[in-house]
Amino acid sequence: GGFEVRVGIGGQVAGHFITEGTKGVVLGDKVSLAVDLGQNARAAAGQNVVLPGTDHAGIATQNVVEKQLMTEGASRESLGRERFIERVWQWKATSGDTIIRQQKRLGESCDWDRLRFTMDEGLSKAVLEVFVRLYEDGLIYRGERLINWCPRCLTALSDIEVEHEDIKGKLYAIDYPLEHDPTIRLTVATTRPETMLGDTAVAVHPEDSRYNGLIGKRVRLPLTSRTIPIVGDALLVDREFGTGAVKITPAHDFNDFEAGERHNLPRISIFDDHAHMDSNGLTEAAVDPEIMGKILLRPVRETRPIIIGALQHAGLLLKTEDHKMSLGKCYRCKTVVEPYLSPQWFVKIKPLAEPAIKAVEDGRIRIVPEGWTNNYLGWMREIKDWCISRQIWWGHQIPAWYCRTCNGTVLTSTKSDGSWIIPREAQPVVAKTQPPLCPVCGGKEFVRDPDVLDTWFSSALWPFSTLGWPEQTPELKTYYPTSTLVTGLDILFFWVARMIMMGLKFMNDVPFRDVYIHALVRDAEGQKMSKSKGNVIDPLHVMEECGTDALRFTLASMASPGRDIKLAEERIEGYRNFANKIWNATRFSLMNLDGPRTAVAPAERAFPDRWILSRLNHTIQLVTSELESYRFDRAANALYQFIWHEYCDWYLELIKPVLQDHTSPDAPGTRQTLVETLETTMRLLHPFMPFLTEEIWQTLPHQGESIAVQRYPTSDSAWIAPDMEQRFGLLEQTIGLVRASRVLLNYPPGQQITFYVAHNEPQRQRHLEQLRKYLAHLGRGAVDLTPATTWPTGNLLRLITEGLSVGIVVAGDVDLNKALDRIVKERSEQTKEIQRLEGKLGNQEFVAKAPPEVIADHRDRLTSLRRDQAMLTSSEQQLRAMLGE
RNA sequence: GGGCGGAUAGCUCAGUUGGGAGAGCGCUGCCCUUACAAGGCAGAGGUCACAGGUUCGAUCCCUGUUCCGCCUACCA
Repeated sequence: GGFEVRVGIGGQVAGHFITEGTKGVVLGDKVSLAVDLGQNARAAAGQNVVLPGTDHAGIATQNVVEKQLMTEGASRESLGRERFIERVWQWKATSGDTIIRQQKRLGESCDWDRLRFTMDEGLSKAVLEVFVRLYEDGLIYRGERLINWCPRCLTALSDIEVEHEDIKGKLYAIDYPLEHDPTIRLTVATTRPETMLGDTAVAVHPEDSRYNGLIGKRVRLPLTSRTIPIVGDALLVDREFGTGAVKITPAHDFNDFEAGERHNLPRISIFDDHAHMDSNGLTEAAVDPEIMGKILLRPVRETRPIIIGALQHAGLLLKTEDHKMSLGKCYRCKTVVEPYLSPQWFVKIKPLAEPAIKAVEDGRIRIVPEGWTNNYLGWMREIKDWCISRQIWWGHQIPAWYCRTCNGTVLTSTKSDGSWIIPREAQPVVAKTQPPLCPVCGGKEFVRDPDVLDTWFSSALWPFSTLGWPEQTPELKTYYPTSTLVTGLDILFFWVARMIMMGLKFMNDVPFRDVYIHALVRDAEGQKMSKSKGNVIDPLHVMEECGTDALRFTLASMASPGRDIKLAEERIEGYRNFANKIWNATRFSLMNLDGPRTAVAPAERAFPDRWILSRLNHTIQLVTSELESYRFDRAANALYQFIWHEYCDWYLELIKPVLQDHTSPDAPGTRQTLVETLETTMRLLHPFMPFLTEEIWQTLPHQGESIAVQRYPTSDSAWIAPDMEQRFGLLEQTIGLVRASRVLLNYPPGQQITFYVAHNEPQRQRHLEQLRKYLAHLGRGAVDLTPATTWPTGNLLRLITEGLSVGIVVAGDVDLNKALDRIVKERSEQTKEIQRLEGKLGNQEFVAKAPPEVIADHRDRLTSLRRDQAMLTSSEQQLRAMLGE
């Protein structure tokens, strides 16, 4: 029933925060839960939450430790796995880690022992369970595929770990002579000529009449003694591009790898894991000895000019041209990434993706804003098997063992540190713990797979692993599935999609109902802010300058869907001023709370009270509905508008006379309204400005310990008063004209004046009479409400709008030209509008086809404008007379 | 190359069933009026990117163009 659990990362869940132990704070009937993926969550209440999740920050820490070891003349291998990981923990807990730095700055500590426990025991349990079950279902396999490989870190990289950089490259056209007739040459185009040594075929389009006669024939591969076949491949070859012929290098290009599988081509890997020219590979490729001697063991990048030179020498390099392309680089060391053939672990993803696609299609999971749904579906439908192994040491080691007896011929041990090289042929035994005996041969000696899992693998289990799964805990029962996941688009696929897949697979239910994709905060150049790029605006700094609440409110107010946030300092300052305004309004209220307060029925209260209650009720409805549709920007703006421009600008001004007059019969009711509306507004604002509202709420008369656990305000129909809002509109209009007149006549705001007010409509005229004391107070003067016909004709400035006339006595010798200019300008604008409306209403087609209510509205406006203009004209004539014109 | 989004006031951006163009900051003028100068009041400022189309009527719907951003694939 009434539980709502909101989960977010980075502590950025609007208005909701966390405390330790309870895994959530009860907000009325809602439960909020915010957890940081990297154990970096800071509760808004100043507490830390440590839940078992995957420690992405640990990867960066690991890199630091590796560098340290290098300077000490050591390496992770010389240290050994256990001592290396121990050292990473030490580093995290003492100095280098960003988490600990922040926490030290905030004067807090982190429970590292508990963190270690959850990392080692809590999460590992779930990871092992999932890995083994997926393996038993045939959904995890060990295979040889191309992966993005960093030749410096010597590890596989996921898509998110590769950074792309646009470069100007070259496109080389190379001639491959036909085997049966070397005078005929097939020209292929490539951006990576050095990989041609590993070609195992050339592809042409099967329907390309230029070449399709050659399919099945063979070409001589230049610089080698091999011949390779010509195949027809409609997927790989674009007839329009280049020469229409493509070389296929299955071991060094992703597309070529797939083409190679389609045509059963051999894969020749010509470089090693350091991206150096490999002797085995070059031998297998049958490279000419002369070339071999020049390139053996050299880095790939250095071999390109050598190969180009050799091809040129042989007269086979047809041409080179400039070509735009982009280069993948390792996110850690910025080394150019190579597609590299190596044994890795994969998750067969299609069977997991299909239910996850269906869950979104049939609405069990809703993506907000829904524009991203197609992105999700498109990505999921074209998903490729997921490489989950990483050749690093920080993380969950893959639970696979190799029997030394069975794999004796293929396992090799490197001498220095005793670690093992495990080729693709090796047969693993997958189990949660090392098996006592080999199921095949009964052998007792095993080598464990040295790879660890991609951090996203354990992250994918987050919705249930954090709740104690695979045990059937009460927490799991209560909190799975959650209601809403709040996250950024950048990890929709890496994290969200995988949580959905794993949730459906292991819990038989979606992990959450709504996925709210929030805007990304970008810097001034529109770049994504990220820790690794270092272009992050330090939130702690901004918080010191403008306050935490101002920052939070800014982010909420800018969170328009489908648009990224370019964080501007000025905007935050604007909301700092807003926070200041609220403080001052509170100060005013507290100064005026002395004296009795009586809670009479809203309808019995004074006009300002009834009006502000009605507006507050309206704001509650608006904010609530906007929050429910995830429009945090609109909700924030509604609050800003209400608090500043209705509550402060008008309500507090309206009630000053009553509060200052201790004999006023309205005072007890107004004091009650004042505190009631402020308290309610604070609760309404609390999700957006938690600190300030808590502080203020504590100083107001209240019940309960904290504003955080009070009910969120709900609409109260007794507060609704449309007639009071209508009267307020009249008051606002009148005061507006009075103030404008003051400026035109250069009357200082404090100077008492006499002004006349009249309205064409009798009902409005009666309202004016009821508003008399408020008009006098806000207009700062004596009000005369006699009909306009009885007003003095001389020495009076009259302004008119919508049937309302305001006249101000012109005293002494003031310059009336400013006033005249204003009236003339206003009249000309009115004339333009009248002409526009007359034109439309004179248009037969408009009258015939437009909806009746639009026509009626136009007619009303025209009538009103004509009436105003008549009065304005008379006012202008009077003014000219006074000027002696 | 494909996909998606954006182009509205000097700046940052709202504007959801097509009918009078908005906010915040900045700017101008006047005010230290006992909650607030991080403030109050008044005001200036826009051919809603460009060109067509649909419609009685387009910032809004459709098509095309230009520029910008993001995602994705890197076509050899």
